[in-house]
Amino acid sequence: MSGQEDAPESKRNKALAKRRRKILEAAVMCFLENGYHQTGVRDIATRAGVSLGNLYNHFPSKHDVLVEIAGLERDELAPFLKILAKTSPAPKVLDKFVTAYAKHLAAPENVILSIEITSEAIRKPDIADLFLENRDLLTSSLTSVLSRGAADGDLRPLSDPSDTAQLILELIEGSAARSMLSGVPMRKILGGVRDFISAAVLPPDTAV
Amino acid sequence: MSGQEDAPESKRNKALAKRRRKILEAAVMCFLENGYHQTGVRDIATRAGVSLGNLYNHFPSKHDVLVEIAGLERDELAPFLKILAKTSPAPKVLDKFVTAYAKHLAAPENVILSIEITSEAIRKPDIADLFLENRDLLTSSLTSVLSRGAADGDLRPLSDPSDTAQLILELIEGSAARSMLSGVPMRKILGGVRDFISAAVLPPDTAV
DNA sequence: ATACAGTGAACGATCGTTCGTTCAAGTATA
DNA sequence: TATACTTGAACGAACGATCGTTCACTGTAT
Repeated sequence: MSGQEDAPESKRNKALAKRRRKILEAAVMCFLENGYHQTGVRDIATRAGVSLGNLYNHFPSKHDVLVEIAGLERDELAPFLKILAKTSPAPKVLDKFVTAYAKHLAAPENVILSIEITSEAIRKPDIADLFLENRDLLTSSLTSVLSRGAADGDLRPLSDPSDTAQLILELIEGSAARSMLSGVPMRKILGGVRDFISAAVLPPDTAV
Repeated sequence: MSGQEDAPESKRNKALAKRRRKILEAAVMCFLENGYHQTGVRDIATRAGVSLGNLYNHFPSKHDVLVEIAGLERDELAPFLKILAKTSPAPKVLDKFVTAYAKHLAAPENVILSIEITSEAIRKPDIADLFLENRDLLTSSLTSVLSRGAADGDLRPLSDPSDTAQLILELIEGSAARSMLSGVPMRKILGGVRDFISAAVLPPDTAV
């Protein structure tokens, strides 16, 4: 799906791919600094060291630049999927994941880009699809962990592990957003998040 | 703070206030439909049945229109603060609040406006302040309920009730956003949210 | 008569996109 | 290997539309 055709390893196409990446990087920087709608195509082109017209040789429209960026977000999730794939006891995996994902979102740029994409997704179905698709990668992996934990008796029996997975993600992401807006560092919030999640999913008789 | 000076009850000022309200209403509609940055000042003026120039007699800039709207959000919270002020057992109050707040956010317009304001708050400190100020109304009330519940033994002892309050709000708001983006109605999500929160804050020995 | 709500043309800037052109790399022909 | 031909990346001026804001003006209630 993301594998773009064949890639003839010519000197030309190599440079071409490099340009493309440069443009995308520049776009991300611009969107982070000024927001998607406040960023002009010229801003992106200038920052990428590329002419305005050339940018349109690489991307059919500004919208498509954002679509590509939203799609790229998928790659960022790999480390977390890896954690969730571990076979250690579910509570341990869960806690490792929560910590790692929260630390990832402690970087403002990751939160800002998320908000920027989310707010564009409201009115652009193709962006919403990508957003939900990426999110599904996390939820389905997390759901597996929760189900396994419940089966092993390591976690509270959950009426709908998939719903619970969603809620856990929302907790982390919401906390990250609040951390950024309020200026309270994620490090100060993380403990509370972990406790809250533990309390919610660990079996009732677990020592606190 | 929001109480604007004195209000001489003349026929003129009456009509004036009405115009202002009309403009704000129109702005809200526009922001909901097209987003803040995709909305032109002309769109607002036209929709409000007001001339472009006149809009600037009422508001010094487009930005200030959003500021006023963000401030107005405060009033929407009154019903929920009222619920949280009740003296019934904390778990009962909490559940009533969660349900009511979730139902409120089941209406897409409430979620969209929230996202729109949040994403503008990233780069506009005065909007961020208003946002956090409004949110503090909810968190502090909710914190009281949680503290009381913990003191009465109705709720699990919480190391930081204020943090927990934040997390509960984030759960509800995050769920609402997901509901809107994914198309899954809030009604299908609410049960899971209530269960999750209950598990997280009720004493460990409580029957499920 | 005075103050000011109300008006819409006009301003300069910027928007996303298109255009004709240039020129270097890739391919075919010799 | 040297040559002509083809392709499309790269460029920046230009397009029409729209942006937020200002301003000189009109109408009207006090």
